[in-house]
Amino acid sequence: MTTTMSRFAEVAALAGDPARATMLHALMDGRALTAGELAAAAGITAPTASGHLARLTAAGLVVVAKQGRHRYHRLATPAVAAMLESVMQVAAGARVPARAPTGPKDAAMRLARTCYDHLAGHLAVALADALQARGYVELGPDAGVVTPAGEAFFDELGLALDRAAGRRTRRVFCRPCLDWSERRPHLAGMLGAALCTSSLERGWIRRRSESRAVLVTPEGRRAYKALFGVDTEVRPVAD
Amino acid sequence: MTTTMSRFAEVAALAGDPARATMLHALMDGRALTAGELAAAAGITAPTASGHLARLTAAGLVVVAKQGRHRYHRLATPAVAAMLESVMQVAAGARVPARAPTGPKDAAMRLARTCYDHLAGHLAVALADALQARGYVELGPDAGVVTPAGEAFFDELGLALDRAAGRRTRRVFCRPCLDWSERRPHLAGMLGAALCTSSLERGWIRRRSESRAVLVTPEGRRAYKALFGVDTEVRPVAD
DNA sequence: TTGACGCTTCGGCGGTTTCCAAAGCGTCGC
DNA sequence: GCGACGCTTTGGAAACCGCCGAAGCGTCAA
Repeated sequence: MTTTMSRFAEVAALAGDPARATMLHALMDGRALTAGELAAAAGITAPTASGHLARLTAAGLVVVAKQGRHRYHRLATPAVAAMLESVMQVAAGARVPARAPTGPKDAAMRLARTCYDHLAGHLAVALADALQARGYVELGPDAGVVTPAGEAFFDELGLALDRAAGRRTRRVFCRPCLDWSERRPHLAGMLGAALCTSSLERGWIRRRSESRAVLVTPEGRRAYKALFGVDTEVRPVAD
Repeated sequence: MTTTMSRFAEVAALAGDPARATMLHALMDGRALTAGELAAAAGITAPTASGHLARLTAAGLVVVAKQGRHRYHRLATPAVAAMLESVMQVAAGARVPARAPTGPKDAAMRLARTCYDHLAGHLAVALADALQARGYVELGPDAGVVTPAGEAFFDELGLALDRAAGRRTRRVFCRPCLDWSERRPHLAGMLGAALCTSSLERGWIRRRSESRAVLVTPEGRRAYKALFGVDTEVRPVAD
């Protein structure tokens, strides 16, 4: 118990430093970044970043792969990403909104971004709404399911949903994930990851360098409209 | 964005202090505790605890209700409990086990305890297994569903599962929650909360003071055996 | 009213942590 | 080999934070 508690505090404290928090946040799109990139992202010098990364890897939050003279860091497990997500949840919700807490330049972030292995932002919320409205998925407060109609739809779409699920059930693939910018649920879990992966593979969205924001391509615009009835025109943010 | 990040770091740092972590942990059974009780739990003096609690409430992680000369503190929202849970998940999994990380006196904790609003520990994992084996629920890696047979079963059991779900669906009520002592999923979400509440109301389990561990009563032993086929004999831990 | 109790505020001590500059090591390109 | 580059280690300074004792403020009981 004492051991569990001290580990708990250690992990939380690790995430509690502004510089480390920024680095972890930068890693939340699931990519592996070099120490230099992370230092730049956090606005600190290389030695400082190195120390932080050493502690993060020692604690098992981050894993590192050395490649030539670069060291690529990424989040150790999806559980770490889920933890960061849940902290962000509390951070977004627990306080008075004060005023619009959104910077001017993350409009693209709010439109569409990646969240570890799935999509987030306005696009993701709209997709979740559309899939629910068409009866392909059902989302509850804690969990979500793919309906038989949805299974057929995703099969036809060519999403690889079958493997790696639990032994017995083949219908439990999705998880709601409260979007911190939209404050409404989008799709995470295996379905969310599959949607994100296939969207990238088909060129519907493209990663922007240096940011978690993603760009919806013209083909993507057409596909989302045709397949899901989701409009991704760049309309000025309405608030 | 900067604002979001600093909030993130603030929340995580708040949870990252050993004393505060212990207090939050003590609040994770969902009850409201006085400042004195929390001070004792964390092993610190009253003034120190008071300062910590002031910061936790200011940040919106904890809410306080004054009642006479006592001040009852509890977690502000289920999201806070979910966050603590996810940190514990990472803390339990990210590191080398070293050796048996369990103290001698939390054998009762490992057998059965509350986790905010649902059950955890060996009992909870066994219940989840039994409900899955009987086809009443299906648990995936990210989500769970109640089957039609399960709906009938829980109806007959008299569990109030119907209200407060999403508008459209009535079948998404449960969420798997990795048990940090058993390392296997137990039931959380609305179904888990209903099971816990009703177990308490029917006298199947009883809260132990000063601990999150719960005691399985003789009636509870019989009921769990008869209804779920779950054996809760106090067998010595086998590892 | 008096005293006990629960909790908070104030002031100051001690320990930890973060940070950068400088130097050390390995890798890549010429 | 030489220099450039990416990253890590070291050392030391500054800032932060948690902790407690003493004192102050409400509440409850006699």
